[in-house]
Amino acid sequence: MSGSKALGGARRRRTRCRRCQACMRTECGECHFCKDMKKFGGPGRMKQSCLLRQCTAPVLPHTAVCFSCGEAGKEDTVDTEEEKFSLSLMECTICNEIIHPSCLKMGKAEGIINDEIPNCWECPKCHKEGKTSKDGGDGSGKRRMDNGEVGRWKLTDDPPPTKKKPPSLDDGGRQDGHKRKKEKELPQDSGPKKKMKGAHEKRLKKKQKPNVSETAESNGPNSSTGGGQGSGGGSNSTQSPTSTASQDQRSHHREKLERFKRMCQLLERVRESSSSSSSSSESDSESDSDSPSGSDGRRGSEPSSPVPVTYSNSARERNQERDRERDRRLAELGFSASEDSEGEGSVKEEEEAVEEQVVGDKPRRRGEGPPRGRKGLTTDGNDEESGERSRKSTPLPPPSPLSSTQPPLSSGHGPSSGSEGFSGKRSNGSETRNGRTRAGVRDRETQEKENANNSSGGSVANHRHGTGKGNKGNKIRSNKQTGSQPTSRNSSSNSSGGMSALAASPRSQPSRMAPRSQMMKRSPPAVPSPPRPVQMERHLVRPPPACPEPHCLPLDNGSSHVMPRDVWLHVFQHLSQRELCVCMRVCRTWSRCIRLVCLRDYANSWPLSLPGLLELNVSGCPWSSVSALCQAACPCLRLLDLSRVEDMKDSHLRELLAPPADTRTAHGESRGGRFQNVTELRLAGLDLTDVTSRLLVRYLPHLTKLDLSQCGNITDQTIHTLTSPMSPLKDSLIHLNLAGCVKVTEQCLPLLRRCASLQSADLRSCTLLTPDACQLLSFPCPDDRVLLKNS
DNA sequence: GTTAACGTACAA
DNA sequence: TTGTACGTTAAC
Repeated sequence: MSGSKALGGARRRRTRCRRCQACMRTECGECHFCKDMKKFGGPGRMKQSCLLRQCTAPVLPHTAVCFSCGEAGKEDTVDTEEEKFSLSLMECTICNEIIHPSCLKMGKAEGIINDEIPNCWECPKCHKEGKTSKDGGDGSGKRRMDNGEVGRWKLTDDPPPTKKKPPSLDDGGRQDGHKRKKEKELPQDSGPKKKMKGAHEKRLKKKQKPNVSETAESNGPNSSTGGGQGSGGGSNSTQSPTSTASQDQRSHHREKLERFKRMCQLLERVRESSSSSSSSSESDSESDSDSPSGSDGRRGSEPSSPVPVTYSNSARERNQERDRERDRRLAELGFSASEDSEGEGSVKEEEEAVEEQVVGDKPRRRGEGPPRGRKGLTTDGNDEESGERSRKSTPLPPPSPLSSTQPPLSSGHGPSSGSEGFSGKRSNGSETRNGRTRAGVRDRETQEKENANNSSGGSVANHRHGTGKGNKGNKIRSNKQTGSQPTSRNSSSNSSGGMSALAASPRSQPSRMAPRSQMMKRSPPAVPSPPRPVQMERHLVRPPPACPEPHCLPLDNGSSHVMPRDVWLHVFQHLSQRELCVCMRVCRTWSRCIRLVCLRDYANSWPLSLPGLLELNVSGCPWSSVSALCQAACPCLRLLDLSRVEDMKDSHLRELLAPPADTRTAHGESRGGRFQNVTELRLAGLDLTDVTSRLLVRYLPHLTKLDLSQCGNITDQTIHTLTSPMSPLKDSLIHLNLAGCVKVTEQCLPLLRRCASLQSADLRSCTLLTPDACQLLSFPCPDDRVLLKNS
């Protein structure tokens, strides 16, 4: 294919970047694609990559060369951003031409760089001709998530090559495969309608492509722009057919981009949530380069200069206000508008603005805010940072993974609307994907599709819907979609993505699942795209019921199981996530039970809003995951188990317990913390210091049970703080576990006497205490307290 | 030549 | 509309 259409118009299949987190991952072995792989004992028919390994920054194949000069990318030979850009291969999402910006006679100034995807832009020519992704609106309608749940970002729309290879041995071996082949081959021409249709489509595609390439040729990359092809058709008034084809292609591309962007957003969210704490250490290879000043860095290299920007007058009214807000925020941050903005809020807004902008001399990046100078041509990992920053600055509530299951929560989130916006725009067009045409009914269809895709498909795919295209669509839809999306999404997520819901969370998945990938940096996802659950597993995880869980588990025969709920919970706590997932299928009761248990291992997939949650156990989880709780709302939480949370420090605990900034008083923080109603806190095995005790006194005034066992850095100071006259805990504490606190001395014993309600104190393994003291001391009655005193 | 997996057709 | 199958491409 590359051969025939290699000229510009040919779309090249992108390949893994091999650097993003997703690429660096190993196959999960659990997703249905993994299960299909031969290595995991599957038939190997699906030939899809692991859901957790969806590359977030697919790159051009190594064989890609400049349409004009025939050479590969040479960005490595220069140092400056500008030069790198000029010598790198850029693929136009509209005409598909791959070219060195420096080979464009037309000047690269008006190219629109797509930050989300490496080496991706809308070439100057296409842009000049008005072939922005916006107009692409069409084909979108038809797009559907390839591969079902996993919407992949694929650039190749090329029709399958004409010649078909004989079935591979493997395939041949499989009857199914045979079947399929036979069906296809035989009926190709005379087969059922569908097949006919398919064939027809293929033919159309073939035809189109040639045209496209021809156009391109005619225009000639050298002709100054190279951009010609797809757009070329459009540019020529005589080429209506071609233009249609090109539009289709464009739209298709856009769809892909959108998907990709969405995915990026999702991932970013996930990462954001997970990285909300300082501890999040992961950084992609790309992100590594990012410095706290990611965006800054870019700016540094390329000072943003406010550039006159031309905005399209399109449907912005709706979002005007938000745009203004965004601009204002950017201004506050000292940005004219740029990638940073992307990281922020709503992708839609930004995208819209971006679309029509014409940045002075340099190519603009898609998704950049309205007035912004061009920033570094390359996208560095900064995005992550900027993304976070933006988040912070953005009032948007963090999407909650659960939100998907909870319409109210998820409803109307910018993200969702944003993504849809995309489709909306595209929907304008009446194109189809793969040659299938659909009536212009698009808008709605497109939206629905997108929604559906987002929700069900997947997770990853969703991520990919990003800013890029979304820009366009955004305008159109926000509200509508917002409304509708939740529904479809919810349903899908519910039915197919339990875990995904969790994963999605931070809608950060926001979903916060995998740490953001490098890609993300490229396009700091703007505001959170609608939280799209990553379809990792099909276990539905709904928020716990508001009503208290029954103490016993009811059996079918009406009786209660001999094991009380607490025992079950305890058992579940010792199961792996996979096991929990299996158990959740057993029955609703177990499912409810398990929901109260921390689903370990799914980093970045914590539920953010659990209004009815009473107990939460995240013991042993990495702080990068637990940090998601910093955005959680669990007003009913009574028990919080943070034992042995990896990498958890005092600062993290503060971050976790401190109330949200907006609830703080003028003097600082409000008295009650985020988990102020917690009565039992387990901090066993954490690397905490005495600073923690002050946090507890301050933010957890109702603690009755406190487990500080195995906290080796705790000293008498902690006991002093907890039992000080100013501490509300001196009256509330009933059980205190200091076992293994090797720095605690006997001097703490008299301090414990200050606790009027203290009934037991576990001081075992406190090596500085006398043997007598190092026992489980209980105080069922005042007399026992004396015991402690004596010991 | 082998493996991974992208992109799309098409069955369900 | 969703999920599966598979031709084909890209990397090794």
